[in-house]
Amino acid sequence: MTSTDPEPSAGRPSRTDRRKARTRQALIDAARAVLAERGTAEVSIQQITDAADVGFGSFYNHFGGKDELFQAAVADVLEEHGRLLDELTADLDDPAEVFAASWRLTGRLVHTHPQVARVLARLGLSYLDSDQGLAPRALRDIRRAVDAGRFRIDNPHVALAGAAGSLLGLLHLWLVRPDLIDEAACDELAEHVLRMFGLSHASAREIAHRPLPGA
Amino acid sequence: MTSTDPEPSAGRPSRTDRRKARTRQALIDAARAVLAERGTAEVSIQQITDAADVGFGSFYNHFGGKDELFQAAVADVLEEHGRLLDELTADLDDPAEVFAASWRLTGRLVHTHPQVARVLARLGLSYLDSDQGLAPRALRDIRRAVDAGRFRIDNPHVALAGAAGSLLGLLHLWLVRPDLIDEAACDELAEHVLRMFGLSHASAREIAHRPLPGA
DNA sequence: ATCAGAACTGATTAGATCATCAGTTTTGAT
DNA sequence: ATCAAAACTGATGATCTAATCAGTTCTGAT
Repeated sequence: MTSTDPEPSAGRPSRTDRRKARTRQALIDAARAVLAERGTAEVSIQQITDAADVGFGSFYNHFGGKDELFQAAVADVLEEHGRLLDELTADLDDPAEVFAASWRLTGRLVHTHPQVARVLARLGLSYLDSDQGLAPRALRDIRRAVDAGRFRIDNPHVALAGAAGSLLGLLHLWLVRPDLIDEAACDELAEHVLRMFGLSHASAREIAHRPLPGA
Repeated sequence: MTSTDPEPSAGRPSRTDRRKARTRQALIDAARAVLAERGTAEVSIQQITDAADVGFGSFYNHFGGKDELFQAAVADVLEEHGRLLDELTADLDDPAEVFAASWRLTGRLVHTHPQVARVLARLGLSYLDSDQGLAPRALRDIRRAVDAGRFRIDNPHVALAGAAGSLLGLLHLWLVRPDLIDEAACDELAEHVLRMFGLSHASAREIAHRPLPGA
């Protein structure tokens, strides 16, 4: 009655594999929590394994050292958020709106997932030229909007740097001074970014204030 | 012949004071060099005092710990650059140009002072709401441009977050991928920022391409 | 039920860093 | 020239951290 495992020998991931994956994910989750609140150097591996409720020695079954763990943790955070954005914007037709909605939703992280917001605000700039996570998705969306004739920019990389930088600046300020920023201010900046990308004044305002998917 | 000290007892800073200041500045300079290349945690106090050619124990005559030193070093960097910007833009009449020129000159740091650029790219976001350094000067310039009717924005803080974030994103990308960015791309982004602040398309383009003071 | 392999565990060891402090050098006054 | 105060110096000991490894527990197959 209690045993509901459907894979005795057919399915690939065995119980052992699942246990290993669970331990690894516990460590990554603990690292994500640390990333959100402190710097990576201020925390010992011991503290991480304690927080993950994992034996100290087990750490080295999964990661070569602290750096490797935090790299995996950041990748985990960004990939998770990137997949969410892809899902939420899948139904939008206007590529300019896809970009704007992704931008605004990422700003909303300050309220919906403060931990993710903090990780992003702290380390986001370092991943501007990464080949995984958010940067390649954002570049893809920008290029689509350019190809569709919605954005008018010379260099997608410069555009991304500007848009991503603005967003991270907003996140930083929002986290530090919640009294200065709110959703309206976030949308206002999104509006400015659209304008930066060549949209008309009116069109930028309209798109940046459309209802957000999944809201 | 060789002795040219003009203050035997009249002037305030004695030789002792000057020696102390020199030692302190040597430590700060070493910290600035470290800040530009590595993280603060990856370097021991011993390495810093060696680089500064100062005895290890002397460190504690000036700073309570590593954090205090790096705080002073960052303040030193930002204050120096802020003063330089104030000097260079003192003769400009249009407050929008003052802001644009400061923004572009700070981007140029990648070539003129790569070390400062690296410090800024790494830590700039953390100083968005500082009451000294660059943030208060930038806010001052933004407010002046608003008062003069040149900028049209609702919230100076949001505007600063956007403009500063864009700049730091550009700096980051420029430092990591020098092949993607150049002075022209920098000016292009400055143009977009001006547009973000409410300037007309043509006016933004013109101002962002004026010759820079001190060039 | 028994067994071999895989993953987990935490006490131990080796290495590094920090703050202290007793002694030395420099400075400015007599 | 001599002296007291201030700044500098680096060896020392206490503290902390990372990585190892011998032993234990869990898993899947016979």
